[in-house]
Amino acid sequence: MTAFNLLSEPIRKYIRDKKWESLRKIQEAAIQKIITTDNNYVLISRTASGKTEAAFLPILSKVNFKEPGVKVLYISPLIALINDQFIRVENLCEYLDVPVTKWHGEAAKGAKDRLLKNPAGIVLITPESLEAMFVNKPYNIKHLFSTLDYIVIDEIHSFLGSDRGTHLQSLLNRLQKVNVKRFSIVGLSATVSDANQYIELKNFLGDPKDTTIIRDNTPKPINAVFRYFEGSVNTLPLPLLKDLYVRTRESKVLIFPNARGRVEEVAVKLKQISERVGGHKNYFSHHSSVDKEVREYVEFFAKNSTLQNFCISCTSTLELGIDIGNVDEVVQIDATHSIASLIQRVGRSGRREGKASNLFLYATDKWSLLQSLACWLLYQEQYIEPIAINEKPYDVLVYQILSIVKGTSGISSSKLLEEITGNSVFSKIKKEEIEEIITHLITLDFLEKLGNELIIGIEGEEVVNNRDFYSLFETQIFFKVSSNGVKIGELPLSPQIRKNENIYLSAKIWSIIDIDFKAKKIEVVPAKDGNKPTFFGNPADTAYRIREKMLEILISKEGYDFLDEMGCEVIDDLRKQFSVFTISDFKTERPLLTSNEHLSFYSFTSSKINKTLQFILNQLEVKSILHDEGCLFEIEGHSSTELQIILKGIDRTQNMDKILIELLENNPEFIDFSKWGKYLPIQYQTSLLKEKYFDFEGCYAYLERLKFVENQLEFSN
DNA sequence: GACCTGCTGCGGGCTG
Repeated sequence: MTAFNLLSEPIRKYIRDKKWESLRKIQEAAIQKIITTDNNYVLISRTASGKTEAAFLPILSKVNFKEPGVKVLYISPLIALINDQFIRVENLCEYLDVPVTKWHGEAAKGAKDRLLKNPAGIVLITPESLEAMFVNKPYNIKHLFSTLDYIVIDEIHSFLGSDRGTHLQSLLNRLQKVNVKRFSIVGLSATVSDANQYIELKNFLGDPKDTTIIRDNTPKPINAVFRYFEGSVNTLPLPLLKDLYVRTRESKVLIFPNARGRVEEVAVKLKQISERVGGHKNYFSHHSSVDKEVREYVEFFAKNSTLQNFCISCTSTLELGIDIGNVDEVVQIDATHSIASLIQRVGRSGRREGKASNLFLYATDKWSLLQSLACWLLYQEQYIEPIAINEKPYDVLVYQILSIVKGTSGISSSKLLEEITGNSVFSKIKKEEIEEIITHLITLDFLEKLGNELIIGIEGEEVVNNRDFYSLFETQIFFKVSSNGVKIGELPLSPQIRKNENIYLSAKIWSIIDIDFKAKKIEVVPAKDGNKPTFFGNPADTAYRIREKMLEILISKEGYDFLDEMGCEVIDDLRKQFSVFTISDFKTERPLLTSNEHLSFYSFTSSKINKTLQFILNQLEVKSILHDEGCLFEIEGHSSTELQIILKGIDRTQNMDKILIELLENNPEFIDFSKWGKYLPIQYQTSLLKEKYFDFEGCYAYLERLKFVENQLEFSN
């Protein structure tokens, strides 16, 4: 039987009305499987290949929506994606008379109330809204979501290996518990590649045996051009901006400059050039600190602009699923920190069937160019960096303990333990450990023992009743920026925030005229000239394989036809510099340059291993300066022989806990990367530190195979 | 230099 014939009549009518000539490959395969079995599936195929329909066509054909209760729950990492998918799914559901409801923080309350009166159909939700319901209205979870047939998880790769993903896994476990029947899960993604990731995906959805991967591997041609313009740290070189302008002025373009400040710089400067030469005016910026309404306008403009060209300078806010219509070109400025991110970004262009994707990459620094090359070549080898799974997510545990206790408004210790040990996310955490953490939460007054029951303690009340409780990630404090009642965006408090300072925001230039520190508000007026805004962020970790590839490129002689002349020169120069080291095995050998008491060690390893190695060396009184982007350790006062003896002598069986506890006692801010980790007993904090910040095992394995290739010649850096 | 993500419940003010 063909896939089309398996579909229910209303769905077939939908397809006929849409005048689709045929089903896409991924749709054919998914329809066959989903309709005939109750397995979990993960559908993998590139952006704009009809994945949403591949999941919903068969699910809508199969599920009996006449039964009471919500039948399908769609979970998305982004509100914008929910709003986008809502229109598509609702359109599809009109043929079936199935209600579709958006349920997130910005969704209309009226629609939610209607759903509560008559639970039915499909609900689109975020993990945080689901969490909020578990905490505040657990009876609504039962009322709405105890008769689920399907859960659809969009952009599932974005949850994989992240804390937010662990949180979602815990919620899926808790949802299954209130369901009498087992529900099936369908995950959607464009960015999963190798077999290792398949295993992690299957684990994510529960018993790996229950999950099958369906994949459409049809490649999409990508035209890539890499250009090099030497730049300074602070501002982009003018020739780059001019080249960028000329290349993009007659296209619909997304530009990814990696940082919010730089996003603003690109948007404002391109707009200025365009104004001078009489080009189009549609230059925008799009990132988390641009006002929501402004962002929505930008998205709307891009979606509906068939004739007009536009240029949106953005961060990863436009990296995921939202369909912003036709984009001709994607521009990346300097290296992405991951291959996964590069794939997502490139996929933003050429969404229409048969159209190629176009990537322009500009590098402003030699190491960034080398990393860009490494990412691009690995992408072509279909490699994506591995997913870091935290097997013992103690911080998520703290969060979920508070959520369960608040949700039940009082629960016995034994029942709480039962809930947690029954949750597969915490299966690697021992019962005694859970008990110890609960006891610690009692000493912190986060929990309180009342007779036989645990309730939220005095200190806990403040945390649990805060609006900030529903998410796993920490957020900074921002000042709201507006001009004459019009909201523009937000800025963090920095030395830059003072009267008469001129800054870029939302692709415009402003002058600060008033700051209200109490209300955290900044009033601005339009200005003619200014500076890019300062934001604070954490450096992203770069994977081991990318760094190794960088060295591989340096010792190879391969030429790259997509790289411009300047870029080729830069790579040639780097190769020349490193040719003084006779490296034949890029997997084990690393350059070490010695001159007197100054050592330059090029580690070519992951950011985490770099941080770990620096920490270990520091413990051994070997002070070093680490430049992660160039993988360079600069070490003074030690000869290479000494260094090698020290590295050999590192006790790899040594228990780091004592040292890490000391580190945390002296610098408690080290745990700040984990919002809930702060409330753990200190030995559990060290566990998180080892798992997420450092990589001791990786570092020891790296040192084990490390062979220095030394040179003492004059070496210009 | 160096990303991103989401958010309850209540009450006040306004509109129809």
